[in-house]
Amino acid sequence: MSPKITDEQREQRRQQLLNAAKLVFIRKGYEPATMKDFVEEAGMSRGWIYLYFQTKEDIFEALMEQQDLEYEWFISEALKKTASVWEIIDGSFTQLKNELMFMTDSILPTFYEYYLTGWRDEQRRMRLVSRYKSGIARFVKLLQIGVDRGEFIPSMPLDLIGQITSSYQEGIMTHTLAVGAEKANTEQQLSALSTYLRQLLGIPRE
Amino acid sequence: MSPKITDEQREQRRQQLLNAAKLVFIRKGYEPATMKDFVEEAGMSRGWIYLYFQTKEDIFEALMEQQDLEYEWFISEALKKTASVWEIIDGSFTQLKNELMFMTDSILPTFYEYYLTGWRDEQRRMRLVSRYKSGIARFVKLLQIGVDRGEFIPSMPLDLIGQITSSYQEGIMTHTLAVGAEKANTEQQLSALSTYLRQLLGIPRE
DNA sequence: TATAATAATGACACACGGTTCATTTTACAA
DNA sequence: TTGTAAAATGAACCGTGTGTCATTATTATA
Repeated sequence: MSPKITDEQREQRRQQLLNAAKLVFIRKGYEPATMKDFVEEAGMSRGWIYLYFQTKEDIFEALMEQQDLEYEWFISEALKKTASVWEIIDGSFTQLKNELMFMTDSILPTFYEYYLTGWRDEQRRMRLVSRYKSGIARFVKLLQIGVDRGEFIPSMPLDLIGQITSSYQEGIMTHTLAVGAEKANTEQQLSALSTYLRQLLGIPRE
Repeated sequence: MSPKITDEQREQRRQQLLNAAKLVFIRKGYEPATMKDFVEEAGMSRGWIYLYFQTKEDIFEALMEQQDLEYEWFISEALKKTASVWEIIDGSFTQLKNELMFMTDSILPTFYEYYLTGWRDEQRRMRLVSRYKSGIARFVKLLQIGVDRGEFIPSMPLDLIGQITSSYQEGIMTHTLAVGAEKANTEQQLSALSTYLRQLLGIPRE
């Protein structure tokens, strides 16, 4: 009698697969990626993967969960360090800009692909909606802190501002994805978004 | 010796297939749609389709071409009828709103899917870029007419305004697609976009 | 009516990914 | 060293879509 691997080892294996899958997703996108690809990237045998995940979707959801946690952590850290909420928002725009410049190395495009192709599936749609809501809510919460601190005097409901910012930003991202940062004029667009958001939040121009 | 069908008949057949394909694309989206589906929807035999189109991509491109022509025609008609350029733009927002409300009956979602999953393919990317450019150019041309007529006093280059509007609009569309018009607050978002565009174009508030 | 050209058919071969499961390997415990 | 339980393997099967091509159906012309 003897279980061969500890929980920790099992978790390591799982992580190993997720890392491999992430690489494949970045390289090929969501749809074209196959279980076979993951297994090959991880250097394991075909049947092995089913000991850890049942479907490609499971794997992708797990990856997104990780991503979310990282982002959550990033925001809370920033809030501890920074005095100004606007600085955090502006910083995240800068970070976004950098990510968009090297989009081909990012899993972001695959996220969009997953979302935009998944709305016909009831399961996926539900998860999508919940992710959308929590994403907006997180942002609105941040904005509310700014209001409480007297940084912002918003010209419309925070919810709407959150939604506007989110969709505008998403549009910029998809265009960048489609034609590249240069042709989409990504930098200037993000700058325009920043100005627009300032205005909506009632921050005076510098 | 005798050819069996005239050019006109052949064109009819082609159109018949395109109509069937459009239905399938609307119903299933781009990736899941198969040549088999088209053939079944059109009520023809498996091999038949290859007498008209080589690949699914060919078919979809042909559909987009049609769509483009229709839109081109719509704009030129509107320009003849309407005195104000802003009215045309505003009208197209209204039209967009209606389309977004019944998105499931539209081929729009499939367009997005096609775009967002196609950027890794060199061929598709090139077509995508050219479509992006011509789309923006068409809109900028319209804006220019407004400037010439003294309707607009833009606060930034028309190109940038065109890009901003386009990506913002696209963001609203993708969000609507993802979570539905109600949850995405589509109506208010489009109204905010309209206000924003007015401002960028230097049109005084009514 | 006969025939020739071509439109249309659908069976078939092929490729590929998903999934299972009998078999082999591994590592710990006795 | 040996036995054993779990981990890992990979051959094999299944389902599905693609694309081809020999065959059949159709119709204008001779």
